[in-house]
Formats: sequence, structure tokens, C-alpha cells
Amino acid sequence: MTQPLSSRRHTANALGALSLVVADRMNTAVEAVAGLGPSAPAALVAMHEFLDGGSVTQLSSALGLTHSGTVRLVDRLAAAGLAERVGAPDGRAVSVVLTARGRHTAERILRTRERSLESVLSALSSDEADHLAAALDTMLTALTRVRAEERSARTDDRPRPWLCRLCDFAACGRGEGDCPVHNEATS
Amino acid sequence: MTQPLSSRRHTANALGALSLVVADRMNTAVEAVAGLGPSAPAALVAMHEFLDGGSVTQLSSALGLTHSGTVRLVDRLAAAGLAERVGAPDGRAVSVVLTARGRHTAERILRTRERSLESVLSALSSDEADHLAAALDTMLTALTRVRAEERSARTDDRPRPWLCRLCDFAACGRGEGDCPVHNEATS
DNA sequence: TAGTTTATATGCATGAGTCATACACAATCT
DNA sequence: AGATTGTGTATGACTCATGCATATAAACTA
Repeated sequence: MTQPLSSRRHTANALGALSLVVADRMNTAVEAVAGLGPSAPAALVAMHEFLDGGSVTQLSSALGLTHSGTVRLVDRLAAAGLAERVGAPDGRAVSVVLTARGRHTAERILRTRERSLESVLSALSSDEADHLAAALDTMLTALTRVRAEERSARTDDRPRPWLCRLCDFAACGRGEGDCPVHNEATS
Repeated sequence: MTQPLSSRRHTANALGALSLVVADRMNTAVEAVAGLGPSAPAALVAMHEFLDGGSVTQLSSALGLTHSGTVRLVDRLAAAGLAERVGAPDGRAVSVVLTARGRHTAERILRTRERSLESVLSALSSDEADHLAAALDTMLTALTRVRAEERSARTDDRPRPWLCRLCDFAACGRGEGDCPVHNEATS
């Protein structure tokens, strides 16, 4: 039996409300850790998870920023002693690596994020949490597919942020290579 | 039986990932409607739903902006013909009302939001959607309580954005007065 | 009537980003 | 090898939404 339309609409509304609060709280908490702007946490986490030593260009497409925007961001990270530019094999490129402090900060960001999220989950019963997890996985998988389609259909090639921005790969729970989101990010 | 810890962590991670994408997509879609900055959609919807004719101060606390920030926002809305300032009974205050175009824009914003959210839900089976709805309600209720506590424990009285920002009250599905979020907003 | 509080508005500053452009190195094609 | 074209990085000038400090005006209060 199909869920009545009115109920779907209610669910959509609640999903919007919840996503907004959860994302807001998470972003606020996480931005405060480094205090270097809205993109810094995502940059640090991306490098920590799969992009350490990557080029500015790679970083820019993971974050959905302009190249020049990313250059400024790397400037800030470097000035704060969280990352540094080292020479890359390719002479024109630059390899952005996390310093020890940077890696430490990235880990603090992940922990902060997790705390923020678990405080939201703590209201749920086990059953509710299980069902929620199933629904989340379904939606994430679907969204990854949608994004892939959108990407191929796009004319303006403005990069968009990495879908799984801020994800903790260790907490993903899917085996290596099993997470479509992860795969999209690293491919 | 309790959900194993590793699984909780997975759920938290997925919740973070999903909230981020959903909120991102929603915000991007909705900001494009008026094109007057990140706060404009929330302002229009707030006025449309419960704050039409309200003062700049009321608006500022619903949005979590500074008063001056809100003044500039109202300037932009007025310049775009979406709102106007009319005299209030209180001579120093100002009453910000939506124009016909403003009201129309607010409705378009709500529809855009709803489309964005329903595209995410469409991947779910009826059962999944039902369970999701239950979990969402639980979490929203809990979050409302948490916010109320946080508010009373705060020293710096920086306003924070209205929790149910962008909500479509008609889609809320709870009866008048039954939605704690709604109640918090309008009280 | 004078002083305080409340509401709005404004000048100036800032931070994070964009765009256009310059520059350095690499890859490719005669 | 030399010239051309492409790719990666950096920088100068600007935009835009916001915050802070302050000014002004109206409303309460003593």
C-alpha cells in the first residue's frame, strides 16, 4: 500500500527541516574548530581521508570552489600551519600536504562532527535508528546516481562540492569499494 | 536489543552525509529563486508563514542576523519589489510587508523546496518512508527541546536562526499548536 | 521636562569568494 | 630540437553579504 500523498508531503517537510538543522549545527560546530572559513573543514577532512598530497586543482574540485578560491584557502591553511605546499613530480603543480597539526585538526573536526550527529541520534530507539539507517542508505545511493546523471547533462562545468564532504570513511561501514559515494569521490 | 555501537556510528555518518547534501541542494535551489543572497528565502518564507507585517527586529531574530544585516536584507527585498516598509503603530518601528510579487516568490520558494525534497524521498518504499517520517519527528522534537535548553543557558545573546526556517506550515501535518517547532517559532 | 530605553538606519570594515589575467612548466607536432 | 598548445598555479581587482560602531528618532519613565 502506498503512503498517502499528504503524508509524503509531511515527510518531505520534516526531512527539509531536519536536514537544515542538522547541517547547520554540524557546520557551525565544525567551522569553529579551525576558524578559517566555511570550506576549511571540508578541505582538511578531504586531505585527511583521501587527498593528502593532492594538487590544488584536485582540492578545488573536491570542494566545489574556483581554483583561485582554493589557492586562497590553501594560503590560509598554510598560514595557520595546518598544511604546506611541497614540490610535486609535475613541476608546475604543487602538492598540498597536511602538517602534523593539520592532521590533528582534521581528526578533531571529524570527532566534532560525530558528536554533533550522535547527539541528534540519541533521541531514537534502536528500532527507529535501524530503520533510519536503512532509509539513509537508500537515499544516499539514489542521490549519488542522480548526481552522476546531472553531471553528464551539464553544460556549465562549474564544479560542485564532493557529495560526501566531511564523511568519516572509517565510519562508513561499507567495505572498501562498496560505498558508491566513496567511489564517486575517489574516482 | 540495542543497536551495536559500530552501527550507530555508521548511522551518524550517513545522517551527516545526507543532511549535508539535502540541505545543500535545497539551499541552492531556493536561493536561485530570488537571487538576493542566502537569507532572502528564509526571510520571504518567514513573512509568508507567520511574520508578515512584522518589524525588522522580529525578522532579524527569526533569521539569526544582526539588526543591520536585516536592514540591508530588507533594502534588497524592497529594491526587488518583494517587500515594502509601511508605517507601524509604533512610530519608531517599521512594518515589513510582502508585496504581491513577494508573496508569489515566497510560494515559489516553498514549491521549489518541496520539489527538491520529494526528489530525494522518491527513492524510498512506502515502508521506508513511514519509518523515516517517524524517526524525523522524534529527532525534530528532541532538537527543539535541546535548543530551548541551550537558549536558556546562553550568555552571548547572539540570535540563532529559526529552527524551522523554510518550513511549509501547511505541510507540517501536525494540527495547529501541535508542532513544537512551530510553537517555538511563533511564541 | 529630562533621561533612558527601544527601533531603525548608516558609514566603514571584513572575509570569503569570483573573474580576468599573468606566468611557469609540460606535452605535442612538426 | 624548436614552436605551439595545453595545463596548473598565483595574483590583482572586485563583489557581496554580513558585522561593528554609531547616529537618529520615537517611546516610556521619573
